[in-house]
Amino acid sequence: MIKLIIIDDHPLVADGIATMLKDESYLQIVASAKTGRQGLAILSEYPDCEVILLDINLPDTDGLQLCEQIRQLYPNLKIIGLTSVNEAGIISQMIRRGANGYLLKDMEKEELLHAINRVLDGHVYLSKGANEKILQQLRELDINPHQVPMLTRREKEILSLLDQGLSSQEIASRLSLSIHTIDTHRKNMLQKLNVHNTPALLKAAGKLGLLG
Amino acid sequence: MIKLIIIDDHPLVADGIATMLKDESYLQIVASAKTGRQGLAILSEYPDCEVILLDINLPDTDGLQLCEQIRQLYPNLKIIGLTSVNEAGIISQMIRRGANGYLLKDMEKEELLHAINRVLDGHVYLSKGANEKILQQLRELDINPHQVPMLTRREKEILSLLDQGLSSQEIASRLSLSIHTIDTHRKNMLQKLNVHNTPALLKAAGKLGLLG
DNA sequence: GCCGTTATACCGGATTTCAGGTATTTAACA
DNA sequence: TGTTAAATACCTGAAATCCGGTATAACGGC
Repeated sequence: MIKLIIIDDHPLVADGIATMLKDESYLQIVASAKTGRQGLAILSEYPDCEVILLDINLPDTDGLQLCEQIRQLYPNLKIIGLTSVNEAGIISQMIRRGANGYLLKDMEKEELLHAINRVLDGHVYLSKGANEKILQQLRELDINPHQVPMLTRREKEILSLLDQGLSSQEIASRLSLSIHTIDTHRKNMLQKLNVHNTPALLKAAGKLGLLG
Repeated sequence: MIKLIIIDDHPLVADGIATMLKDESYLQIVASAKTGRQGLAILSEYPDCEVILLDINLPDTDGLQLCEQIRQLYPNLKIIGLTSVNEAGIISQMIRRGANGYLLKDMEKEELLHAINRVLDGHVYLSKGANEKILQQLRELDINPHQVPMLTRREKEILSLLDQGLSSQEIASRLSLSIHTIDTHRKNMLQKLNVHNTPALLKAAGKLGLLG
């Protein structure tokens, strides 16, 4: 008997998944939570749980952070992320943060069962079509799929401030740095993401999941 | 007996709503569709349908456009939008395009029933908390809630090109206009939305639903 | 026919960004 | 301990944006 936990704030989704799985006698949903906090509490109650279905768009916590947190606390737990959007950025971020799989909420019963079995066997399961979607988005940005550009900590920090509408000068003041430094970082990011102005930089970064 | 139609690509959601309504004898779900195309077909089959629950994040069509289209075809039909995100832009756009109501997918049964009754009575029903969320977002942008700035057709066109990462010069070439004209439009938009650079303009416009 | 709005175009000047560099210090790491 | 990556800072010059104007033709509504 394999124990499952669902963390999703939408009762519709939680109920729907329960319905999908009720005929599978080898699977058992032991508990479900509506918030990140609640989810962590439940996890500690069921240490023998093997699979968790984790909604990424949670109300209280950032689902991606929560994913990372759970991975650290329970290294052997299989985490399957649930989202309603199919975007390269979110998918790659989730895998990077320790998820074993990724499902869109419009999945069919068969796909859900298949995903659970795959991750239990140690594979990474990506939602039907997710692979193609990722590659297509990377192509649109003219980026080599084999080396998605990584931004450094400082670059991300500056990117986020740019995203808040600040100018180089304002960021420099905020971080007590020279404006030259900010400009250099911005320039490097433009080059990494292959764009030529700040709006395009922010948009591309968003798509790749380098923001937020 | 009031007839309902559901357009939502997530079987979970469609099933969940059906479950919520199954005890209400005065409501009847006559059909459901998974795509925009399919939805229009079904609507033409049931001209006496009174309420439609419409997912905004559809796979094939833009849900907002579809909403507008349905409103034109069936002026008396009550349209309730369904989304999983609670953002001022999307909400205001939906209402602008003819929706009678707006529900988050994490609603409870009571809220769903209440919303249906309200729109049948001719009211506009906004999801619990949607109002506060809208006002808060407008406050963040320092915009008077009583006069959300409208952009002209031309301004929107230029905004969309800016969003694609084009410079003023590139837009001018694309539209066969003087760069001065583009700059003037951009300047006017900056003023209308109360921001001081293009990234912030794009972000604010996105939040207000003036983009896309 | 008048009036407001939209779209168009231009000016000047200050500021910022963009695109090439170079260079030093710090941190990580094998 | 050497090597690499990251973070810092500066230079120059071209290009673009931002901000204050003004102005005119076109269009629509009342």
